[in-house]
Amino acid sequence: MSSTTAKSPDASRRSERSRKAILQASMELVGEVGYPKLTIEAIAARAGVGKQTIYRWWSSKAAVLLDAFTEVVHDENAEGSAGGLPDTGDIEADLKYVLRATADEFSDASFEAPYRALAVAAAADPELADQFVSRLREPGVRVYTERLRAGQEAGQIDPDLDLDLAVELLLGPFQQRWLNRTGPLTHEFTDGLVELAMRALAPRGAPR
Amino acid sequence: MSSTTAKSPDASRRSERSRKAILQASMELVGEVGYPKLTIEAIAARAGVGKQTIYRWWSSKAAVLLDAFTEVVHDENAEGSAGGLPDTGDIEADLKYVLRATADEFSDASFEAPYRALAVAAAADPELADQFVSRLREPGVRVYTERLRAGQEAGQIDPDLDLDLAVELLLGPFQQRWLNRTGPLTHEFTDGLVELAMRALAPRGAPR
Amino acid sequence: MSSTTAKSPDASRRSERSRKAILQASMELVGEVGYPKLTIEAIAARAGVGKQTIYRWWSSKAAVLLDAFTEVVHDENAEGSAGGLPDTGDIEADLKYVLRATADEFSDASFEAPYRALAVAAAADPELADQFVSRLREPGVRVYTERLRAGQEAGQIDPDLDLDLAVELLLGPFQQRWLNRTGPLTHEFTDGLVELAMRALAPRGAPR
Amino acid sequence: MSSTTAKSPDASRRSERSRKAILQASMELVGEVGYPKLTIEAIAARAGVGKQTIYRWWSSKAAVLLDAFTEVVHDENAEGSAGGLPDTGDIEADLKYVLRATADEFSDASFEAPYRALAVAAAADPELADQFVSRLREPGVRVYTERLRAGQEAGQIDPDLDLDLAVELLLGPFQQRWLNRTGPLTHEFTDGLVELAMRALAPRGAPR
DNA sequence: CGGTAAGCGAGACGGTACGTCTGGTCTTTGA
DNA sequence: TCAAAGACCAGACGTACCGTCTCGCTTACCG
Repeated sequence: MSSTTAKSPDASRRSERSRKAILQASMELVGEVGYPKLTIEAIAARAGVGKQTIYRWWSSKAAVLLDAFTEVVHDENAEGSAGGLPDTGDIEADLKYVLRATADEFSDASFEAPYRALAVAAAADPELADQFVSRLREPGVRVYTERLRAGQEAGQIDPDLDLDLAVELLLGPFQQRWLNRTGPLTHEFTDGLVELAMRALAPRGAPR
Repeated sequence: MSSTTAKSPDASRRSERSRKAILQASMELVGEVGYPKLTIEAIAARAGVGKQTIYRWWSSKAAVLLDAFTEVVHDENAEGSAGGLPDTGDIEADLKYVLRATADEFSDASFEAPYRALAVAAAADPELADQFVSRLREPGVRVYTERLRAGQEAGQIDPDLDLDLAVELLLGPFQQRWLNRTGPLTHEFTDGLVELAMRALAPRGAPR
Repeated sequence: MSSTTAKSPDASRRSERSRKAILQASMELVGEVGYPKLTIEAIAARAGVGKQTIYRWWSSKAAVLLDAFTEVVHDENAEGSAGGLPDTGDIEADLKYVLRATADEFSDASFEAPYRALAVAAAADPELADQFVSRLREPGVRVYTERLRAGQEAGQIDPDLDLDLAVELLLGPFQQRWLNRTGPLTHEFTDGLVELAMRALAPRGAPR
Repeated sequence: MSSTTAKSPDASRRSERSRKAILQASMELVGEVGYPKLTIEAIAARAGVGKQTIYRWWSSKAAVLLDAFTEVVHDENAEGSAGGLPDTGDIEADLKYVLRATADEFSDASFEAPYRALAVAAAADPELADQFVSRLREPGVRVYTERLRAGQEAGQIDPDLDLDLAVELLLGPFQQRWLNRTGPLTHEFTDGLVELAMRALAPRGAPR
């Protein structure tokens, strides 16, 4: 996988060994010291690599981390699952199930540290935000959009809805609570959120 | 207003002149160079103040900025408005009106730069997050909670709702879109958001 | 004893308690941390005194130390001895005796540290050098001049000699060796120095 | 010439350009502002060099200045003269000639300022004193020792003398007067000093 | 004998420099 | 011939002191 944040040199000569060492070192270090104290120098030292080798291929420590995280995510997804949301026919149950899983993932420190680091860096840096959204956030969001579309076809979701807005209604509160740490990401919370959101998403004539 | 992020020295001897100069310089500079390039040295230089005077009273540049921003917000609020949301009797209209105003505020660069800086810093630093939420976010959120409670009493909002969750449903998508820059904060967006959220908040038996 | 390095305030109101505490603290601290790391702040803290009280009465840390040292020297001299060199009639023996004693004094750390500090500061600062020479060095040198004058009258010293130069010949090598640490100040050294110098000071026709 | 005060990095990668700029800037600045007000920051700024480059290769501003001064002295010596004292056969005349020249040198401000700075720093710091004595003082002293040895062989100096002590007798008073500023370094003084010292150094049976 | 003006301990202030750390660039060297 | 190693310029970090200043408070003197 080639980096979309790369600068320009001849990628064919690139050392795969160095690339991997750098990505792995970034992930380790961000977990150990946190993003603000993560330095290019430390990454280079841990990876046994010259600083220039990092500057040659990435534009910032955020770009390194984004590549590192992307690689991990892809590896995990490749391992097995189809990636889409389950479709049992009961959309509310399906959403609850997946949002619970997402909450668990966001409570796992080894996932949380680098992901939060990237989310924060992206919030501060519009250029990085593009990358972050399109490579990490979009794929995660799309499956919700698709499940909702299936729900529309099954008559469980109002057919007139703007699905993007619908997904924002569902995930915005979740992300917000996580980013601001305004409360714990419990299953009670996610279930309640799904129930409340479904009241907005259900067809208007639906039984209540 | 005394800083809750202060360290410990004898506050009675504190120079008001210096305190104000520092807060003003912070606000100016964060607008000019952005939060990541904001330095204590530059604040001190701009304010005509020794660096130690900053370190004596604040623990980080984020703490300075938080005080600076808080002061601005309080000054503005003190200038006139009662601070609460309007209550015309039509809750959806009221919410649309205020969310439009909020969107406009968040589109104003002179407000956006320091506020985003703080939001980002708070997302990365739990200690700061406490301060940020309780001093800037809470007050803004509370007025929504209160308006919704009035709506409950007026029969426009489902009386069984958890109002905190209800406010999250309304503001989460807004904040998320702003932080991630996933889309523009237009009036169309805020109106649509209010309409959709109201479908979840309205009493179950309400006419649709 | 009033300080000749004082600035100008009304000395009659001066706190004797503070003055003594400052001088004592200086002497202690210069022994503990050395002259370059001796700070006014530390002296004030140790003495339980405001910094301004030091700045009010002294112009520099060297001036403080000079007063402190002068006071110690005077106290010791006042304790007993007449202060002059012994005169047994044998000038070479007398000089050897006194130079041995001087060597011992300069080998005593509690004397050496502050005295060297002053000598060094004086070498760098002409203004202080005046004070240092006239208050500490001159008195010590004068006794040699007088003993040599007595030797002239007794016919043991060449009557045509410039006595100031003669004393420089005797003490210069001693001071030089001490300041530069080019060798130890042993009794062998001082005895040899006296013997050699006496060859220059003796009357030309003297038996050899 | 490699610095004996260096710390430890790989000297082969050292920038000669930076090294020279630093030494030159030190010499200029010590003349302009004096040793106590000489700062590493100012040296770095004048030399167009990062501070770290100074800290990497020297342990203190005194070490920098010592290297700078050593280099100047070596350059001058390399320019021409054999470096030894003249030997006209008349040792007293030779000594007078050289001591006059030395006095003139010590009266030259551009030489005096840095040399005094080093002498003072060395007097305060034993570690630096070693360097100072062995690199600047020793070479200057040795030529006197050698000229006196020649004088011994020529029968003008007492063959039983300890030559090191003899040189101290000659130069100690000179150095002392210079360091303490107890008098001007005139030719009258140096001539008188040589004459007096020679009375001690001449063979005992010599005609007087 | 009570007011007033100094010296006092305390410590905040505007500054300068410290020595360290990291960012990003440039240069040398070994595989 | 490229990448590791790391020296380089630059400049912010947070700390230590500088010398000045302002606070209340004692503590003398003087009207």
